[in-house]
Amino acid sequence: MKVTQHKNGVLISGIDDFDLEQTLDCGQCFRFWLNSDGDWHGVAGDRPITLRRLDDGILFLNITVGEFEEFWRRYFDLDRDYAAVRAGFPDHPALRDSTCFARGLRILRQDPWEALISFIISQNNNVPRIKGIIDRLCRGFGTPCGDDFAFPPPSVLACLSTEELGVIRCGFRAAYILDAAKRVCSGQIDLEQVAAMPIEQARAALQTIKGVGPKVAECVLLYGMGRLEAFPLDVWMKRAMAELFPGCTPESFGRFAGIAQQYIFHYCRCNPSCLCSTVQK
DNA sequence: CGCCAGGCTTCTA
DNA sequence: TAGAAGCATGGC
Repeated sequence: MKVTQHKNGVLISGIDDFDLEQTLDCGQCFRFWLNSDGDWHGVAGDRPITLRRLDDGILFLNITVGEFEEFWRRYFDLDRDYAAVRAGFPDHPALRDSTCFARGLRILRQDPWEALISFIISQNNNVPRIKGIIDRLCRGFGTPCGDDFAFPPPSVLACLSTEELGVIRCGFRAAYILDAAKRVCSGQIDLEQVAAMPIEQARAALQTIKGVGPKVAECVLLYGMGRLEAFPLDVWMKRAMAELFPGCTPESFGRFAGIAQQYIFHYCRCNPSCLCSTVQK
């Protein structure tokens, strides 16, 4: 991969397996939107970014090479060889189909706190509404950064009442968000510490937060803590495992099972006909 | 309008 | 201790 200063940003070229739509619209993050001009714009933590697909690579608009190196290289997991990850997967027809379809997908390294709140909000919810709620959360309680708003820190949310938080219209999840904020703010839960725990211990620690069960905990580990062995099992993945991977377990996919999970999830969401229609939770 | 949403908590047998 | 109901809200 080559990183060069471009006249209006930073251009990365010679990178395989990096598709903006597949990466930013595959259900792992909720703060990126496709502009009418084809650019992707979003915020990670308190850093806004606009991304553009060019013939010779991906352009990160209006940032310096320093900012790219300091933050965005890691955020987009650009030092990982995804072809090598795929080569390490077990040979399975449905997994081949999934990786072939979603080859340009990368797992973002999001902020643990942002991932925690985002996936608490995601429960029993749909993606457009999740994005709307998170947008209102940031506009209402985050500090401005350029034309955007930062994700509000635990200290800010911990002070709110459920009534005050109600303006984001997150429904019954308000109490869960406040519980998470209070426990992180007080230091009762240290997310950096959780990220470093053995995975079973990390799962248990996250699930002490109200509104965090097995699925949300797994999402926080995978998308917010860089734990690529984490394997979220939502209704889609449960169906995919039952119908496409009978007899397989998350462990069947190896140490990068979480990446396999994301290929499969995105493939099934975009091609629902690959699963039979019987929905069971 | 009715069904459902990247689930979880609480209630019930 | 498993299984189902209830949960706020709004996208489709």
